[in-house]
Amino acid sequence: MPELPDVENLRKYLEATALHKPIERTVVRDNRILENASPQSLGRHLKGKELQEGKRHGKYLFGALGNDECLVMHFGMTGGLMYYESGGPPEYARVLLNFEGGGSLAYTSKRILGKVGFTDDPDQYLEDRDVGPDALDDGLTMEDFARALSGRRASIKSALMNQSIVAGIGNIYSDEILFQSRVHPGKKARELGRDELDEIFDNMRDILREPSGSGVRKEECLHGQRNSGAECPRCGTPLDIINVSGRTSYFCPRCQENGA
DNA sequence: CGACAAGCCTGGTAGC
DNA sequence: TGCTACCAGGCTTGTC
Repeated sequence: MPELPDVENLRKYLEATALHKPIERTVVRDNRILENASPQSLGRHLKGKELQEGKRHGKYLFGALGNDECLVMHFGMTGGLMYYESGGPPEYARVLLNFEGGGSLAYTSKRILGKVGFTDDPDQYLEDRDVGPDALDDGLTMEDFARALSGRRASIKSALMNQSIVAGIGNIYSDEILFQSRVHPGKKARELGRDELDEIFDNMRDILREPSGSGVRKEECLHGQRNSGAECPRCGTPLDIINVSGRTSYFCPRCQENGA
């Protein structure tokens, strides 16, 4: 699940439960989740340190330890965090941070598609992975956005999910953004008009800030409509389900008819 | 049992 | 021809 708004919730969760507690021991319960470290080296990097802040960039969560050192977490499709003080680790816990004086933070991942690692230079870490600007970065302008999409042969849906163009959007939210913008997911990015780009940019900001239809348009969100037989919340037309660059895409063939 | 699932990465190649 | 950007496939395991 974790896309930008979900990772933002995990960031808040980390800050609410796990800050300023010395890490006594790090337990890696499945080595496959580690990205660039052995269990020993990760444990050595974390031992005695305290999480001081959670920082999010796109779908990455950095647990800042001071001096730019960070625990890096990526959640894949099925990752999460769970803080617990008794009763043992939750199901699918892959890495545990055991704090001095009790309490543990578990990184969970059902399918082991995420990653846990360590860096002493988060900016470099992101650059190495070609991660673009965070979709909610105040410094990201409409001009930047339009420039990044110009000339792209790929569909707009695929471009929105491309983390090197804008970081944080996955399958669910790309569908929502395009639904709100009334743009067909298969339309080529380079063929979008200025008005459509404006609409997509504004909706991207609104939706990622105010996720899950919690805002004003609650009745007109695609959210929760991902099942066969679902209808457009605006006009009642049965939603179309197509595959766009390997991902299942829901859209309204009437509201988003401009097209591929 | 096979198909599928909200993540990313890789390899081969279409297209400029 | 060469380089980029794009897509399909793979990873993994639980669910329908």
